[in-house]
Amino acid sequence: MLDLSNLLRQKGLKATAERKALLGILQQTRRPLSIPAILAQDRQGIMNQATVYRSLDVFVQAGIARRIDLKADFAYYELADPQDHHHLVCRSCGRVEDFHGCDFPRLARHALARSKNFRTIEDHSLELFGLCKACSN
Amino acid sequence: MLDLSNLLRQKGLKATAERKALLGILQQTRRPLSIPAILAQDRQGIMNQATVYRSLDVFVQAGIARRIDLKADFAYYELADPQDHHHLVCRSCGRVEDFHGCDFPRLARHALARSKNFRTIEDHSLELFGLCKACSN
DNA sequence: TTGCATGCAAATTTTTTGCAGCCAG
DNA sequence: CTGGCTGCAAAAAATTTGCATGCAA
Repeated sequence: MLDLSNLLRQKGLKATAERKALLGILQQTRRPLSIPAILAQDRQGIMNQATVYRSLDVFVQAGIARRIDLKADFAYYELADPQDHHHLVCRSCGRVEDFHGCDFPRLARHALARSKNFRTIEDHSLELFGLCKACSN
Repeated sequence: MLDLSNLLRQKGLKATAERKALLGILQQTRRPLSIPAILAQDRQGIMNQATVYRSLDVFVQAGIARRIDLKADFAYYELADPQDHHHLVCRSCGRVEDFHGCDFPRLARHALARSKNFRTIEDHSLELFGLCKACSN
């Protein structure tokens, strides 16, 4: 509990019960979550939907969370991982698996070297879509 | 005009005036376009907004177009390119530049080799976010 | 002719916002 | 205390849908 509070305060954010609950859910789940999924996990009903939207925005700004596009109906959010990772997504059942090794530094260098107009690249999104073994029989 | 009609018919789609207009706009612009931007380019008002949404869905299903997430307010669409490419996006002004060389086959092989649960990867999204030279002074 | 495609407008879905009250620092 | 945070409910923004009509094949 303390570490969640400290994480928030380090970023200059108030450590409210709602934000700690949200962080806790993201931390325990370790998978991209939609807002409805987050609210469903909040069994004690601590968080209001508007608070979840606002807090996730704040978290993304602060670098605590990442917004991920899984080509689904909702926006998905995940705790920011110091070790860069991405996702394999099953087009059929929606299963998500982590994927490491996109070699972002090399990618960014490569892209900047070829670009006339860009000076910096700080962020990137990368998701892979296919079929999991259960769905490809 | 004929080639647009044929492209559509080859995919089993009816070659309506609306779809040809939409394809034409995508083809001429060669940049990711939001629905409002597409409607704005349709100066003769051929297309209804609902038609644009529906046609783009159909195009994506047919592999003619791709949907792209630029972390902006709208979904963006672009003609599918036989030569795989992605985008550099300026976080400040929204400028978009193409980026080639993500080496998807290698990426997919790499990911599949490390995955326990996935059998195939057919699709991927990759965008890079940074600052263009005009915005980083 | 026939079924896919479209227009129109309403509905749905997802996300944002205004404002009054609350609480962490 | 006090400014940032939250709840509530309404609004806005983005996208989808029903149904009657239209048109490509």
